[in-house]
Amino acid sequence: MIVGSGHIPSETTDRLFSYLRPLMCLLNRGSDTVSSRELARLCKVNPSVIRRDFSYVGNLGTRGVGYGVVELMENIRRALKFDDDMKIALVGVGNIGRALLEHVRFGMEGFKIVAAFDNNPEKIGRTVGRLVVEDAIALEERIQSEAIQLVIVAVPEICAPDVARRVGDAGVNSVLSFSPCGLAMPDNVRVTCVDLSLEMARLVYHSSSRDGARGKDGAA
Amino acid sequence: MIVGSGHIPSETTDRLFSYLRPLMCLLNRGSDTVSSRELARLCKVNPSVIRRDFSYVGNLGTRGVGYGVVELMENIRRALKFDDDMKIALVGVGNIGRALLEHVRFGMEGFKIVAAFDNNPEKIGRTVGRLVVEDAIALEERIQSEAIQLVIVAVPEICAPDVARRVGDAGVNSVLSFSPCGLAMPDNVRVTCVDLSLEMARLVYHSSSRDGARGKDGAA
DNA sequence: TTGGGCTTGTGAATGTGAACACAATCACTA
DNA sequence: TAGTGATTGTGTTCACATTCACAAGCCCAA
Repeated sequence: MIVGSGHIPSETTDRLFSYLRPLMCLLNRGSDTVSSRELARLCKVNPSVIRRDFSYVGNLGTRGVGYGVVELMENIRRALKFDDDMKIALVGVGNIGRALLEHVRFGMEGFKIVAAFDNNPEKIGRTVGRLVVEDAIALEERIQSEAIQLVIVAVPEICAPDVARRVGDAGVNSVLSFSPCGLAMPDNVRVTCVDLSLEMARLVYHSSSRDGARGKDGAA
Repeated sequence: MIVGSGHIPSETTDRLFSYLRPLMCLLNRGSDTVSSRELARLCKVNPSVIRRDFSYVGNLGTRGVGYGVVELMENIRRALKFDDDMKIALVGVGNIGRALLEHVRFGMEGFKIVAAFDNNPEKIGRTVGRLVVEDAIALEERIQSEAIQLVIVAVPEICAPDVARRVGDAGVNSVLSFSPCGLAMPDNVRVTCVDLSLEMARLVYHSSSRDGARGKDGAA
């Protein structure tokens, strides 16, 4: 096994995430083992890719049989550091914020949104998903009392830099922003921007012109 | 220039999308030219990557000066086939659907959401973004009258396969689904699934552990 | 216990993209 | 017109990722 080398390629980690849901489905369906061939069909990748990816997270399979689903999921979650559950706060309970609170299934992701904030009096105090929306005034205080490690910013574009600055000053160094940045984001915090328009354009481009070419090994 | 070869690498097309917004910002700021160095700093990539990417979409730059912003955007949009504006319908006006209708800025993406459907009587007839929500019963008929080419499905997971089947039967062969598929999606339509939980997990993983290493050329 | 059928794990080959370095080219000035 | 400084465009090299192909190993049945 190659696992001892310690370094997992970035393409592999990206794929490891996408293996988790099919594995969960297989588990619910009662399968206790899965072959690289079967999982490859579900994930639309080459079986040898799967075998090599798994070789990075540990020696898990049984020749002639396949991989144990439970063991596999545990190893993937460990490789993706799902065990240390990161605490996350959300600022801005608009459409995107609500979508995250209501749609994202916890327990499978390795992180928890533990607080949600908004500055709209009509939203403060209401329950969305499993959380009660709090007043954004308390942001700094709550970041420290909850030991927040990452903040998701889903506020109108004009407010984003200000929120990011406040978050950075409160000691958080990672921000995930759904407002197109490029403008004056502060330096004391590492901002990852998600441009919804851009992502949609990419998806549309890929879903309208795509070729499902696969190699020999995957010609199932 | 390499443009004659006709083939643009997939990594390049993915990046081309992300150049558009910074370019738009530069245009609004009054810049008429931009150097690979400057754009690289905005996009956090290596300048030589940018120059090579641009060499695929045509010979656009001027040595000693940089790239013309307007000309550049036109060439990128042409390479990404933004000109033929694809017509898109949305099914399901929940949180995700609303976020798409209200957030995504049209005119920059190369596609248009021209119709939105839901089966909830309270939502039918209401205006979201720029569209009036229509009754999902009319889906097939409207797909044909509007010549829809792609359908975005943002309905509860349980309804997704049924909607996908109806869409496929109505003659659309591309579906973008925000419901985790894996289940019984029909064969007569090409489904691209977006698993919000998975994407969030990926983003959190990357935004919490990332190294901003860059080569010599980018040491601006 | 032997053999047959499967599946993994991985060396080697192939394919692909990024980084570098530099010649070619442009604008501008004197 | 020649010189200077800046920036592009790309040949080359390097690093990485994918695919192939097959030996090693497991299960099961006879």
